[in-house]
Amino acid sequence: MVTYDAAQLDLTDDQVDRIFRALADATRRDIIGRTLTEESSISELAHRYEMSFAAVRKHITVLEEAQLVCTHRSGRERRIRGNPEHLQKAQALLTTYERLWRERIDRLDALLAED
Amino acid sequence: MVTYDAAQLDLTDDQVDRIFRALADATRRDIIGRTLTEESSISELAHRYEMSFAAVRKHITVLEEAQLVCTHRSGRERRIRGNPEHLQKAQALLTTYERLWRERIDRLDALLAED
DNA sequence: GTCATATGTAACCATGTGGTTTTATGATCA
DNA sequence: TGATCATAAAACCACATGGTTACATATGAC
Repeated sequence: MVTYDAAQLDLTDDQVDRIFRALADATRRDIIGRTLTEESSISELAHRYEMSFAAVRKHITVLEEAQLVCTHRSGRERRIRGNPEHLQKAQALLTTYERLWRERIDRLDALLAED
Repeated sequence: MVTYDAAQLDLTDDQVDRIFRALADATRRDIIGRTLTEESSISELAHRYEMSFAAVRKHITVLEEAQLVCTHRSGRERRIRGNPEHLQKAQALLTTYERLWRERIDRLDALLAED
């Protein structure tokens, strides 16, 4: 595929899939928001949500694979931190659509101007 | 949930889930791109992809439910058209994260300035 | 060393997803 | 009217997802 999307951003379709997939869950979006403003451990995060540690761990794995968060172990903890770069790539993708849309408007305007 | 997200955009978590979920598939992103620049029928779209009409129809249903495209019947066809408004909402959500991130930077800067 | 805490990981389960094929319905055109 | 084309909708399938519980392993505190 790679027609309207990732071309400009050196992201494969697969990577783009993973990014949007990861964003498609409220808990994961919340984790992104929190770790973007403040680094956090898994269990700190797990306390905030009504689900098991294991469930939160899985969400973090999904976010890691989408590169929307970075993690590193520090002692017995794993610290999680939001990764703004990859978020900006997602944003840039949506901007691509906006550009397409504007081009369409411009073409319609041009057509109208001809008459 | 609705903490870091939808609050500003009168979208429920569920709606946001649907939007990002719908964006998490290359075929669907391609359909958005095409129908944003040019209205199209389902079978016109189906010719472009190596999958059945039924599969494409399902993708369009997903996009409709996320309100990323609008559809209307015209004779025996169903015309599909990209919906830029909802795409912009998705974009606005990502902008929210950027704002959070910038606030964090500002806070860190402030801390450094204190010392 | 012992114990508590944080994490990792596996097995399991219900449900959702992305595809298929098949069959039915509806609209257009000759 | 009949043939054809666009769509709709259902049944089915393999696999992914989002959760669980249970158990193993690491690390820090004492």
